[in-house]
Amino acid sequence: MNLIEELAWRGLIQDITPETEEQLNKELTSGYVGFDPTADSLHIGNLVPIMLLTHLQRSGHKPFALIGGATGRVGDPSGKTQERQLLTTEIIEHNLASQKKQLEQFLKFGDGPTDAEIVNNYEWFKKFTFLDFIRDVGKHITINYMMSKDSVKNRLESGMSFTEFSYQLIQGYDFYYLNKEKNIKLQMGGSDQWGNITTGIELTRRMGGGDTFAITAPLVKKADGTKFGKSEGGNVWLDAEKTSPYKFYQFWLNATDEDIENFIKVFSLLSRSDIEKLIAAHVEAPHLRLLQRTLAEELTLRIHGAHALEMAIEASSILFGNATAENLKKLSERDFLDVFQGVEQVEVARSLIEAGVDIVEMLSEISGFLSSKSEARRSLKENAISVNKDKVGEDYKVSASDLISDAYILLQRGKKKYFVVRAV
RNA sequence: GGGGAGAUACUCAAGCGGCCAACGAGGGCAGACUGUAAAUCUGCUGGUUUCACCUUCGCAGGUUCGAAUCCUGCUCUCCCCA
Repeated sequence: MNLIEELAWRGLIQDITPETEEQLNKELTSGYVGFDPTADSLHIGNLVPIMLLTHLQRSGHKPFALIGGATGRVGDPSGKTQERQLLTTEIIEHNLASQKKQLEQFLKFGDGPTDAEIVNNYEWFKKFTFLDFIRDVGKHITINYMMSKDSVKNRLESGMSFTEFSYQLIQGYDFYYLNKEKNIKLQMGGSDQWGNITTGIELTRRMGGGDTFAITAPLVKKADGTKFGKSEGGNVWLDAEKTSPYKFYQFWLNATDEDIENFIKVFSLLSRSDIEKLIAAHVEAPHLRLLQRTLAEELTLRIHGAHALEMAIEASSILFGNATAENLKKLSERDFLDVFQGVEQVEVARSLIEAGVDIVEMLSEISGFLSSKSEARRSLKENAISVNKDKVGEDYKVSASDLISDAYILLQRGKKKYFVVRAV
């Protein structure tokens, strides 16, 4: 199966330029994807373009990840309804450095012909003067052409700065430059990048460069129409500091049946036949949630490593299995900490707990787990609160006998929301 | 510049002198059922010292025993005419 066939069955092709497949079959082709330094970590939405690069490399071509030191200074208007706030140079530099480190873990780097490289477009833009740019580059593309792009058209009513209007030209020049200097012939990205990419192709052609090609992937969608990649806490990040491995694992495990088939095709590196077998098995016995488990394990392993995965699984089985207070109390302090590293924690004076604390106080003012006493009472009335996995009522008092490993108390609201109190 | 309409809790949206912490819908949270899924049903969704009290209906004043509801001024939004 060649790259195009592979991407197609995974549902990763939205648009593709003519003869791209012929080009890929003809020779080892270099391709790139650009990353915008808008945050100091990539999130799971960025995983899609990363997968494009991964598949490119696996099918015997050479991937480049471009980090947008220059484009990040301008701001991509694609998909935005309002002018964007400019980021400071320091923030951009910080974000670039963090993203670069993350990108390095997904691809194979080295000196081989298909080994990945990272480039930063600030390198070739920092010495480019404004006059030179509008003479040498701007002359080749008409305003009319630029205005026909959706990213511009959608903003004609509400307004758009010259800065953002210029964006497509900057990104377009990247393609020209990379084609000329690195013999890169393919640009990939999310479907929102189609306009920018085609500007690049057009520019390269008019500036006398070689033939260039493009593939874009559709936006990942959820069946219920809500945005993919958000959990209660906001974005799901690849940085363990921002989204713990446990939460990351749980995110995938909680995918609905409707979505998971699509997700596993997009994000898993398993072969088509393996995935098809898994899907068939899942349809047979959906309650085993085989697809969710497989994908959650694969991705947690790839991004956070074996130890983090083990802990995420263990934490999950303790929190969602039929663990009881007894099971919990058997955990060593170390295991307890490992298991609950991703769960919010707060320190509470030991003397307070030894004296006995009203559950309402504990949930609200003392721990900050719930935002008010009213909310705490409400939850207790709803039978939603557990202490160390045992349901408790409004008159419960937390005392020293609730301490696990003589130090911890596990508070819980509902099935999925946990909070750890540590006695000090 | 002239005329008109409106600003209510996370969002939409009722209410037009006391029965209003404020109908309803969506969203969110929780319970039941399940498979840590979906659908469905149920409850909750300002705060507190919780059978009561306090703060909230654009902002600031006023009328009244009593106002989200009436009056005055201000701010903002939308529509129509020039």
